[in-house]
Amino acid sequence: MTPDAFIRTWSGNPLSERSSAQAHFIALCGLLGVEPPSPTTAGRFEFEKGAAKTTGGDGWADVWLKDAFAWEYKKAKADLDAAYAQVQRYAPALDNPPLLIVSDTQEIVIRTAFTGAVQERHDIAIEDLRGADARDLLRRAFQEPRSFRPRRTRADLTEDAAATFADLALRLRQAGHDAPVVAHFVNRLVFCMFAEDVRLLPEKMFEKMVFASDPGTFEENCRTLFAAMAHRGGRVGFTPIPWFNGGLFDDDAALPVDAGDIAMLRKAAKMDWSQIDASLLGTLFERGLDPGKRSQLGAHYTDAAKIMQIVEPVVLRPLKTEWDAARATIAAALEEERAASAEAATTRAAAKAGAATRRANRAHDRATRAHLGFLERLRGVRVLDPACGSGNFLNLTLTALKDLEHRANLDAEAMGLPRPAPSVGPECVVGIELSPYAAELARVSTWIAEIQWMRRNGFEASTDPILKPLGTIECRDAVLAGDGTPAEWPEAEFIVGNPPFLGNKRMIAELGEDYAKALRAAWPDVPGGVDLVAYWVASAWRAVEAGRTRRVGLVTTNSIRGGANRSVLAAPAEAGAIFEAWSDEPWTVAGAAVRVSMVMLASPGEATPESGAETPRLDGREVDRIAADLTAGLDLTGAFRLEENERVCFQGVKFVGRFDVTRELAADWLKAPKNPNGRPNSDVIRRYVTGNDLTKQRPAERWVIDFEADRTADEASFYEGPFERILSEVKRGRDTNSRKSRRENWWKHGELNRGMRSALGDLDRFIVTAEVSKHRAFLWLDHGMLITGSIYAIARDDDTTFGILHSRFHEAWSLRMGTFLGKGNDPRYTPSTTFETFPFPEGLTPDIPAANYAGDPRAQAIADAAADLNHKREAWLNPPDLVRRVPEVVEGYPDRLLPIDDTAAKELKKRTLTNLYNARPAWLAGLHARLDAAVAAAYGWPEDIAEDDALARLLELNRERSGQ
DNA sequence: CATCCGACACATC
DNA sequence: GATGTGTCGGATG
Repeated sequence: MTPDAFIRTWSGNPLSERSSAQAHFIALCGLLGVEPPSPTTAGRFEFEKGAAKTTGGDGWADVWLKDAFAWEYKKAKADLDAAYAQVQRYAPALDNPPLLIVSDTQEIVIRTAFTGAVQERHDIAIEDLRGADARDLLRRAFQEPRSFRPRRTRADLTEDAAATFADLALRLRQAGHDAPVVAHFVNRLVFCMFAEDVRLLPEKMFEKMVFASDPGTFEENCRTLFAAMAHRGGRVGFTPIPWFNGGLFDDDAALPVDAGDIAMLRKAAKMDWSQIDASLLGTLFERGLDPGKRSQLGAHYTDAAKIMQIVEPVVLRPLKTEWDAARATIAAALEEERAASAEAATTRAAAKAGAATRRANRAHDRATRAHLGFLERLRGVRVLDPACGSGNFLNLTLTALKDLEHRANLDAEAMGLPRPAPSVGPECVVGIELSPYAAELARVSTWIAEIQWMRRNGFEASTDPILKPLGTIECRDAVLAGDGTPAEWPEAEFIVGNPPFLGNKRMIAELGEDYAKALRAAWPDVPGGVDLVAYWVASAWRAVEAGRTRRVGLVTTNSIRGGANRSVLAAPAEAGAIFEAWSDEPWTVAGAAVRVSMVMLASPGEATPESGAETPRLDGREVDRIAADLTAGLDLTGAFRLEENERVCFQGVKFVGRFDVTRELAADWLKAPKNPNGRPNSDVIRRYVTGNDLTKQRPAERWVIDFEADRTADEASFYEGPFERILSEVKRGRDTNSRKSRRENWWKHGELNRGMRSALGDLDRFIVTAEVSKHRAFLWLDHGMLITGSIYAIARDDDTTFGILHSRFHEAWSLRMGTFLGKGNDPRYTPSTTFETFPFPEGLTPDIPAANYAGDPRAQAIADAAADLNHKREAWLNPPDLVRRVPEVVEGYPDRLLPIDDTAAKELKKRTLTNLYNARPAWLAGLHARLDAAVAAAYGWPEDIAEDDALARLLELNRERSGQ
């Protein structure tokens, strides 16, 4: 068929009956050269999709092509909007096709419906089909529907909109208005823009007002509009204005603006606010509006995927299970109704027929009750986000609940029950938020999410009033009440959210000492050393234990798995209540250097004999049980510190002030004449190393002034150069230090490390490892070398201990027992949990002098392998042909290792321990394999023992030795 | 007094 | 600006 023929046939020939719609579609397929639906395409490409739904009337769509479009015909152009609403409503039953198409044959309107993308509309008039462009466009709808995906995402749109308004807010504040007033005003403007773009405000009223205003009239015009919105029956001129409420328009306050502000508003008013992403908008605005948060642009909103990773298992999964049960009840009841009706129709005896009819009616009632009962239950659901911010979790939860209700209604309709209007609304989501800006944004964005959902699914948003007050989003502290007790949370079946992370050591600085103290006092069961987020976990668990809450899902820092933080997960883990967890997820928001865990708790009473307990899932895999450190399988959280390992591993010194000096200055002091007390400066000048020097970079030559623990200020003052330096560089800072001993002992290092200094004593060498390091490596340092707090020293000089520590067994143990830091999630060595709990092989423990086991062949084998490893590794780090040894300017200090020339320097720069272990060349692997074998033999294990097996045996040894 | 941690901090590409 | 990888000192027990 030619385009001309097609147009001749159909032009001015609107549909007379349903069958001619199919004729039109088949003819169109012919024009486009695509196959029309046929019996062979059933299940993929069909006419009258969903016609089986038994309420009569239309099917879900007149034509449906899976994963491409839903297509609805209407006889008259005027009905096309109704047709669109219909395909929107049934989209979930049609697998959410990306294109929604409506037509009256004279016109074809294609609307895109891609998740997360802005919506686009393509109108094709019948005459357009003469042109190849229109035909290509339509053909693409069949063949490449994905190509319609708009480039611009709703996130892009929202960021633009939010950026414009953040600028406006900043300008208004710079003009001298208070931040809360600005926030309230700007929120109103935002809602006006949204409202007019979804036609809740008539006739582009706000945009017209902005374009008609100048700095002299804008404020007054705003007041007029706001006042009209605040009451039922309000008007602007002759135009009636719908009633907005919700606290946002409770008065007519507006702010004066200047010409620049108006230019900005005009730009913003032209954007399509109907499609902004409500959950993002809140966060982006919060940054712009809250003066305290402007500095942390790039802050932490939880992305939608992460939120659903929590909302799905915590809220939706149990509710879907309930709906499945209700649906089964409905299906059975309706089956019974059909059987009884059939019986009534075929039974002659009036009494019997009457009984059958009554049975049919009762069965129908049962089905209806199951359906409506579920809906009522859904309306009664309360989901609490006790740190809701601007409402990301609440928005997405509300949308998901509405999706579930809609899905249930479509299911019920397909089974033959009437489909009620959606009734789940914003009152189902409950929030607590400390920041007034954020709380108001949460309320506004929740309403926007509600209205958008209704529109997207083909329903009218409720009006009169358009907004209802959302007292369910409270502005207050969620963990500490005014009377110094833990804050109470509203009753909620489900709790979700992303509470604030604030490290324990930063709480006083950020929240004030009084608050931090009061918070800790309010939670006596929570140890003082926890992150702020831990109080939300503790509070949520209290709600579960009290039977007030069924399920909880929270985002926390991944530090929740270790240290003091872990204690808040101990009780839930003990009760077997952690039903799902993601132990260590990257954080997708740029700029936030953190990794997170997601922890989901279920009331232990939730498992019923019928439903059984849900199999726990850790990191997406089914496991038997999840421990407090968010691991499954072997639970190492119960390992104890071993007495035999105590007083061996020490953290290095912390200077607290500029005690370090350049090599040049140190050399000058060392070469200087003896001091008035007859002593050389070498008494108080030392070399030191930091973690970087061990692993990441070539060791720098670092020098530090060290008056040690026992020199008085008077005694120290005789070391003239160094003492003057401390006076000028350190004292001032120390005078204001919060700790008395640091103020008073300003010439001494912040920590005196008496324990370490005495343990190292006169050992010729000692073992060190970097606190945080990608690879758990151990090295030797010479006597006299000072280490900083980013290094741990092990006060042993024997190769056997070195070898045991450097074996894969101690490495595996330290990875499980230690904690992690940062985006790269590098492991951190924590002596009390990684070293002191580690059971050395019998007879080779750190409380035994090495000399005592020198004759033990097990010790000897380890020592040989360890010495060999160290020797060859040193030779790689400092090849003799690239490095020359130069004596220090005075005696008593280690030789300097200098590159022989520039080429050597360049090569040496690459020779760092981290680079070596990143590459892990064969020779190194071989040396480690030999060492591992010797250590395995010392434990009496097979050489190729699996890591899990070895860890289990280490745990067993730990239990024996600690007497547990 | 000693250990632990950082909605990190900073050097480097 | 993304990437890689470990500082430093306050705060708690």
